[in-house]
Amino acid sequence: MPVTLSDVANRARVSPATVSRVLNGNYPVAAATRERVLRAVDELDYVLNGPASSLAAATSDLVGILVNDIADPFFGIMASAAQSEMGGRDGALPGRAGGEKLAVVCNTGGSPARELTYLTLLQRQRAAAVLLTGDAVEDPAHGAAVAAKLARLAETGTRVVLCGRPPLDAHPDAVVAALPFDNRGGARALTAHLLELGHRRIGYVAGPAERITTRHRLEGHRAALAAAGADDARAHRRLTVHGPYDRRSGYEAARELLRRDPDLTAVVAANDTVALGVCAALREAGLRIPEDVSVAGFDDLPFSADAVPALTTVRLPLHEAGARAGRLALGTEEPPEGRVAEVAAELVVRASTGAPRSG
Amino acid sequence: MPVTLSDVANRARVSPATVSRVLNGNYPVAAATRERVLRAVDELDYVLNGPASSLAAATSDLVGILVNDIADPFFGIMASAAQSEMGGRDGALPGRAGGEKLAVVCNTGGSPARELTYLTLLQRQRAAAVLLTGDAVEDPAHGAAVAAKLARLAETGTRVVLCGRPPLDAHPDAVVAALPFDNRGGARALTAHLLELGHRRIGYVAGPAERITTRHRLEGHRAALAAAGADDARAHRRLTVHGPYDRRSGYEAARELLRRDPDLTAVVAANDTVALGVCAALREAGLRIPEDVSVAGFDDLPFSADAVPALTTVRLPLHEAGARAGRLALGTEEPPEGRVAEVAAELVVRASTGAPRSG
DNA sequence: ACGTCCGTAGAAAGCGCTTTCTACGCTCGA
DNA sequence: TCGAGCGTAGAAAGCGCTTTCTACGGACGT
Repeated sequence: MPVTLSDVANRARVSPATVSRVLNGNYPVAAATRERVLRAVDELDYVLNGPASSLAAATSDLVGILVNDIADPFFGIMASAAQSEMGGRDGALPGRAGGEKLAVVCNTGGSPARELTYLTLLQRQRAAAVLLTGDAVEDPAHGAAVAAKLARLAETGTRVVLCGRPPLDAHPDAVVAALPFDNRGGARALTAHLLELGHRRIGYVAGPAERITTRHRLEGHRAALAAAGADDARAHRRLTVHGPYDRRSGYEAARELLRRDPDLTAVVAANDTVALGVCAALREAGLRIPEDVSVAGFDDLPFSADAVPALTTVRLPLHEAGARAGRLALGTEEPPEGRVAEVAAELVVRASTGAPRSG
Repeated sequence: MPVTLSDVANRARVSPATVSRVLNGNYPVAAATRERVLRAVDELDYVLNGPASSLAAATSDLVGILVNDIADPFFGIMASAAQSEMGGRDGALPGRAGGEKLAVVCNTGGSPARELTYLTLLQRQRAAAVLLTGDAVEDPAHGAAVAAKLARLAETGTRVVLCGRPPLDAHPDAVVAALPFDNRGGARALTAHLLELGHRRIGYVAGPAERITTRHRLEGHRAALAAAGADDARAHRRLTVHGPYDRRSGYEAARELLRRDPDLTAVVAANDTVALGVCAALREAGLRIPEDVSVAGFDDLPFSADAVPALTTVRLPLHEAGARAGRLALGTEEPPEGRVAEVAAELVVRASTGAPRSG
């Protein structure tokens, strides 16, 4: 019932081999023959059988993009940028001539187990490339498992790229390239900005405790405090609250921080979304931003500029990084020296931070 | 080099057929044998060859979710809900026993051509199901092309589900189920709310002109106006501006509307994101919300409740709809009567709308 | 005790492609 | 004029799995 290569071959009065070659465009075929084949393809409305093709060729045009939360624009922006590097020009080719890839995003929900599941599924499909984005869990066992999995993928020809995620401990060379974000530097600049304004009691709403990004941003924060001679471990612990990367977490954390220290003058949030929750809680407590309390986020997502007040944050060039990661995954761009290229983070000062009251 | 089914079979001292049966779990295998096979799988770290498996079985466990804009939470929420219905329990199975699907999201960027490309790619992969989400372009040619493509997919066993998109004109039975949103009703309720408050000069920032959702929301809007005897075609045209679904579009449209009618007392936006842009422009023009101008959005995305002021909008149960669509795609849930089930939209009144000044 | 079934496992035929390897003209250079 | 060499196309051997169809025992009924 379904149209096969041979059907096309028969109609074009050539051998299946020739049809295959026309479709894949990697072997000289006389123009007239090609024409004939293409017409037959068209007339029969033939669509290549992907599994058969992948089986015979031992590769596929599937590219997996793993994200922690597809509903979070942080990932959406990277994924979309990466994907647009791959989709190729508009228009559906019948063969896989154009280097077209089926770029496909997989939502792990931040679960290590699901991450592994997806990697296995992609391995099963003989994916051409895998792109892991964003934060990683800092669990040695899981880290090792992921690294091992990626190593096996690499062995069988899958190109592995890391975007916004630090290089692997275990099999660093399984990866084509890693583009980690400078979370430490960004966080440090952000807190330094607050310190300069005169803030000393700075609450910190950190991300999930076991995540590597959380740790890096926290380290940057503390580094800034230390540089200002303000890094008191006890106070630090008291003014740090952990939670997931969502609005609600920010809301609750802010209430908690207010409870612990009603006199804090600034709150730094794990990211912009969390910062919005923080703002909501502060406002509800009758505090003005930034007159009573300054608030800062991280990532500089599109909505941050529109928030009221506009959010001071740290810009991560998500689009650029995603696009580059996409090219790296495709092999369109040369990997950086040493396979690692840190992505710079840039402080963006807006209206949500100002000098403290008693400042 | 790579481990194959036969390797596992050899090691377990059974035939390849038996290994396959253990992995697929659809044929009785004695417990002891199964055990032996599973151990061999484990020891060899075997991963099924997806293409080979799909080729032989003539189906795959790939499920495609098409979205217009992956960086927009509107789609992210639906996709994530759908995907979580499919991923199955955590943990990677070596076979495809658990009915695990590789749910995968494809970003069309709203381009009809890319939509078709992805459908072809999924057809090529013999996808088990395809889920189209969100708005569709209202171009007869493209609509027909998509419908034809979906019909072919359906013929070869792919389950097609529409979520937030109206049923097909052309091959309505190619689709397992369609879950269109009640955009008309929602828009109508929203505008009715504004009219009740006393507004008469209501600006409308519509979505892209050629999209079906745009038309439906606009129709609801006009229906409400008509019901209040306020549907003047000339005024309507003057107070309606089209633009893409993004923040910037709202910003610019609001400035344009203000230029056209400095005395308008309310603005309805295509969706919440656009509404935020509208708010920014109004604020910049020195207008207070809602004292000077009321603003309303659509969709009720998570950030809308946190906006300042909190956004009056129309809630679409994106998560529920996405999850249901996911189940429908999997065949876990019975399709609704007539294959179409409209998803209700609910007016959510918050702080961004109030009585007009002169009201 | 013999024939029947049921439960379980193996043999083998593909699934629809890709890709060597081979073969067929031609055109050229000598 | 003949052989080398190039450009082009076909034959056929798989790729690694699924799935009939067949076969083998042992339990069971009579």
